[in-house]
This record gives sequence, structure tokens and C-alpha cells, in this order.
Amino acid sequence: MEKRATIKDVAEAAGVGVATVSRVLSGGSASAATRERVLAVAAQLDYRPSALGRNLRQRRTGGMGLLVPDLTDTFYGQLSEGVLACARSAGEPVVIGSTGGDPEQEADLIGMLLEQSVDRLIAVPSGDADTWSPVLRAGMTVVFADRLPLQSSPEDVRAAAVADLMALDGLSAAAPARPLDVPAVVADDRAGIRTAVRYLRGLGHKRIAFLGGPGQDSRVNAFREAVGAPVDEELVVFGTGSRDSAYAAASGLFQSRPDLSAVVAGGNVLGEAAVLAARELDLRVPRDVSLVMYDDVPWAELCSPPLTVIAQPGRDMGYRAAELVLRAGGRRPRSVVLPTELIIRGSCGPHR
Amino acid sequence: MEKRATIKDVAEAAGVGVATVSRVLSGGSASAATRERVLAVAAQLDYRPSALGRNLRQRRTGGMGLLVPDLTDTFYGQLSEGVLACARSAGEPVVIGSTGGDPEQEADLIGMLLEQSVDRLIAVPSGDADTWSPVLRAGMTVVFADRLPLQSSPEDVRAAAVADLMALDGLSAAAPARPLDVPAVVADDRAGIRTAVRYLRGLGHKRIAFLGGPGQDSRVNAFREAVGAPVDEELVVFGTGSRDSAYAAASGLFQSRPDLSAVVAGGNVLGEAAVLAARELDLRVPRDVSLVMYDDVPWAELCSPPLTVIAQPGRDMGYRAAELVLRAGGRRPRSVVLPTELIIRGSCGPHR
DNA sequence: TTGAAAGCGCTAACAT
DNA sequence: ATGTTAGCGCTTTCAA
Repeated sequence: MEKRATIKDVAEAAGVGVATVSRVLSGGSASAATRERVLAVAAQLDYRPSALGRNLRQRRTGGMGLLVPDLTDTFYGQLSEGVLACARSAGEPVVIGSTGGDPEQEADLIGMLLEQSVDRLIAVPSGDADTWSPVLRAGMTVVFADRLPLQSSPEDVRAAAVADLMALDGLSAAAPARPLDVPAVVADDRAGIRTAVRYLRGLGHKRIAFLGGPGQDSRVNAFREAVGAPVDEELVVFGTGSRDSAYAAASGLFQSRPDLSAVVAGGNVLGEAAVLAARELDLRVPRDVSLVMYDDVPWAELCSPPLTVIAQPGRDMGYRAAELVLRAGGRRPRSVVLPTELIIRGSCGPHR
Repeated sequence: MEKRATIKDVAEAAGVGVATVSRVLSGGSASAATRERVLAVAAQLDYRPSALGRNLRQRRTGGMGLLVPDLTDTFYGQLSEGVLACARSAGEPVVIGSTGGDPEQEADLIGMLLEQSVDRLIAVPSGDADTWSPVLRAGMTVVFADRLPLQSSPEDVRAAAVADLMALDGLSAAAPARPLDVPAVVADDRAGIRTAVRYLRGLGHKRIAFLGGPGQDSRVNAFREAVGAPVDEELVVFGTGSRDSAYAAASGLFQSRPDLSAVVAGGNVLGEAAVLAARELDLRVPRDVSLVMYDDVPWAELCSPPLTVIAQPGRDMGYRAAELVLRAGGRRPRSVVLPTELIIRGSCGPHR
């Protein structure tokens, strides 16, 4: 295990200065002869520039961070694959962290990324706007994916505004109307949910329930909007993110409201819970209850009957987010809203 | 966005030398008074040591690399969660890469890790022993998870042995009988498959097929061993790793050998394909065909009937692998074989 | 076009 | 117990 060649080795072997080697390797100006010689020597020595030196010099790590709630959730697996595909084609490293949907773990992981000087981050956020403002102020370029941080409470927003004012050194900036102004790549939850609710309505369903998870505000809101006032709040229930709590929520819902005839699950883990709970309670899908699940995952087709889903492009979402965070050349990239698609399979039937 | 405090800032503010700060922060010796003062100043300045400086000085990045074939495969999601859990509790960063099961992409990613000076790696290998020897020789501490690299062809092995001999500088080492001597954390495939085959045999099945994927050598071998000679080779088929090819393999198998009565799928993606293909061909599970799938994934329970599986502890596997790679204090850690469990649900029935 | 030299933030060897 | 100092490998002024 001989140690790696350094830029100095290459410089000496090529009879030039280290600066010249650096220039040649990063596409700077150099005479054709020099360039050729340096390249040859570098190849011959199997020289690989060390990211360590470069990073320290530039005071930043290349690549990007990626924070997701849970890699056993297939949707986040898809999203991550998208991010990794983009990063790979750019030759950039990705430092990943799984937050478990817990703001504290998320904060810890952010701290770790800061320590590593990773200054670009793609995150499916779990903490609220307050936990994220400091990150932005620390100079991180972040792109949210799948969802946005919860809005902070009014007093928190006020506090943040004051902090912002105090932070204004010489830099003039437009006063932020909202505390968080970060690009994001998300699915068109509003349209997706609306389409699903309309579809169920069209089948004659009146009592439609929503089974949500943490961070699914936009889907819940979309649901409330789609069913229209008055919303039967008992039909809107939440799990905390774990499979167990999702199951408990689903089971509780079915038992407390046997009059419901359809449910919209806000994500694939919730859909899974709904199928399980329904079976446990001897409710047949779709005879006794119709089911639409957010997320198209491979196993949706394996269910009996196959699940009707609101598909969102997880992989694209990740890929686009990675593109945004890489391209962010100082300028704030625009947010992206990706379309959803209602894929009708067999889990919804007419209301009876 | 004021820039971060450095160790020098802390030293000056505390009226001590930088070395003292470094010592205090890394638990070296210092008087109680000094320690206290330094800590106070550091906290007050919100000082976070930069990994950049430390890494360069130590010529190595902390943390570890993680290479898996595909994050949309739930099993690798579980494995990754295990790795991340261990890394998080150690405060170490994880650089992840998805290889798509392709040796070339794997090689690229290894190159990226080398460039980052990541010298600890957990990998579900796709390349064979030849592609891995250079990595080991480069000084990486690697722990394989889930499977081992394919053995190289005989001439390659011989070449590697020669290379090893030539690499023997002053270091004396026992002559390696095998070209690759790397710790690994794997499931007890042999027992898992044997149990499944016996179970199917017990139900009266004679023509049992195996549906495998890349890198599942040990499972195939275990299958061959379990069914005993003569092995009907037509009943042993392979996909290339993608969902499509798995489906094609499963479908082809069912069509070419309608006489088979049971199939063992070597992984959850293959199991998925088998369920899909069977349904497409109007084969009922378990009436027409019994199915056992390697991997216990949440959706296995959602199928109708719920799938009988050979469960392997994916999360533990990742966690243990991470422990090994972190603890590797120069000494080669021992390999670990994790138990599997046959979980009987409803996808197997008596032969008819 | 090229080279010399100054660090980036940190740790470790050495000196006190 | 503590301070001084020499780099780790690289990029980037600044001169030549």
C-alpha cells in the first residue's frame, strides 16, 4: 500500500511548479507542450487530486447533503435514487442522513453537515421554519424536496423577523415577507388530492376520510379544500410517521367511523397501514371501503385488488432537486412543482 | 452570514495557544481552569471545529462510504437504515452511492470515494474479486454486506497471488489462501434456503424452481445443495437485477415449465416479479404454485395471500457492518453470519 | 506562460 | 500543563 502521489510529486516529475500542475488539471492556461507533459506524468503516476486539500483551501466541501425521513419508505428510496443519479453524473459525493422524521435528529445531522462544511443540501424537512432559518443564515444552499417546513407560530415569525433585522450588516436585502424563502421541488398535492376526491365523489362516496402523516400539511389542506366545508374532522386522522402509529390511526379510524366509505392515504406507509387495518377488521376493499393511496410503489400492483394511487415522480423529484442545488450559482433557483397522476386500478368501487 | 470561528479565534479569546484548545476539545490533558475557560469561550463563540482542517491534517476523511445496488429495493433501504443509525450514533458522516448493480458504476463510485479520502467502506459488492483487490490494496478498510464479490476466474486468482507476493515489502503476513480476505456481514443463506426447501418438500412439492438475481451465488448454491442432485437446471433462472428482467425471468419460467409447483425467489424484487407474473398467467398462489420469497418486507403481508418469507435482518446487517468498519482498529474484524427465519404466512400450500 | 509563496484549520511533535 | 511550530495537499494571488 504505497501512498498516493501528490501534486508536488507530479510537479517535480514533470519539471514544473505545482501551480502549473494545478492549472493544467483545472483547465487553466498553459502551453500545449507543458499541458501534455503534465498530463502524461499525472497519468503515469496515477495521480488523483485529493479532495482534502482542495476543500480546505476553498473552505467548502464539494457535493451535497441529503436528508430524508426514512429509507425504508419506498418513496424516499425513489427520491434518493434520483438525487444519487444526478450526483453520480456530476461526479459529486453525497452525504446522506436519515432523520426518522424527528426534528432533533434532523438538527443533529445538520450540525454534522456543517462540521463537514457541506454547504449544499437537499432535504425532506421535519423541523419547522424556525429550525431551518439558522441553517440558511449559515450560508447553506438548501433545496427542499417533497414538502416544505411547517410555518412557525406567529410569535416565532415575529422573533425571526427581528433577528433578521439585527443580522442586516451592510448587506441590503428586501425585507422578507415570509420567514422562509427556499426553492423546493414538490408534487402538485393540491391537484393530486383534488383529482382523487373527485374520482371518489364520482363513485358516489360521501364520507371520505383522510389518513395523514407528519409533514403532509399541503395534502391535508388540499383534502379539506376538495371535500369542501363543512369538513367532518373526525374523518381526518394522523399517524406520527412510524408504521405502528400509522396502523393505529387507520385501525382507530375504521372502528370509530364505520360509516365511512372511502379513504385517501397520504403516503405509501399510510396506505400499507390502511390495507392491513381493513383486513384485520374484515373490511373488504373495495366492497366495504374504497382506498386511494398517495405514492405509486411497486407493491401497489401486487395487492388484491391492486391499489388505485396518486402517483408522484419520486425519482424525478430527487433528480431535479439535485440539479437545482448543484446549479445554484449564487442565484436562488426557482421552485418546481411536478405533476401527479391518478392511476386507477382496483381499490375503489361504487358507494353502496 | 458571518463566517465561522476558527480554533485560532477561540485560542485568542481564551488567551491560550491553539494546541491547548485542540487538546481540550479532543479530551487531552489540561488544567481544570483552562479547560473550563476554553470550553466557555468555545461555546460563547459557537465554535464548531472544521472537519476540513482535521481531515487534511490526518490525511483521511472520517466517516464511511456506503455502496448499495439500489435504494428502491426495500431490503437495501433497511440495510442502509442500519448503517445510518450506527453512523449517526457515532456522529460520523456517511457518503452513499447507488451502483445499480453495475460493476462499472461501482468502480466509478469507488474512485470518487478514494478522491475524497474516505478510507472505510461498507459495500454490497457488484464487481468481482478482481475489481476489489485494488481497493483493499489502496488501504481501504472494507466490510462487505449481504454478499461477497464473485470469485475471479482461476488465472485471475493466480495473477492476484503473484501480485500479493510482490507486494510483500517488509510486512510479514500469512500467505493468503484466497485472493480476498475481507470481513463481511451476511445472512445464513444456506440455512435459510435449506429450511425453505425442506418446508416445501414437506408440503409434497417435487419440482421446485429458484428465481435468482445477480450476486445471489450463495443462495443458488444453497438451493442446488438443498434440492440435491440431479438438479433440474431449467428450474434455476436468473434476472439481471432490474424489475423488468426479474419479471421476464419469472414469466418465462412459469411458461416454459408449467409442471413446477413451487418457486423460491432469491430476493424481494424477484418475489414481486413472481407474484406479478403468476397473476398475469392466471396461476393462483398457493393453489397452482407455492411461493417463498427471500426478504421480509412490509408489503409481503399485504399480498393475498400474505407471502411466506425467509426473513433476514436487513437493518441489523447494516448496523453490524457499520460497527465493524468503525471499530476496525487496524485489526481485521471477524465476519458475521446473521440468522434467517422462515416466516410462514399463506403463499405455500400442499402439492396437488 | 510560469513559478514562488502564502495560507485554508487543524493536529502532533517538540520545547518549555 | 501549555505554547510554538511545522506541515497535511491544494488553489490562488503576485511577480517574473
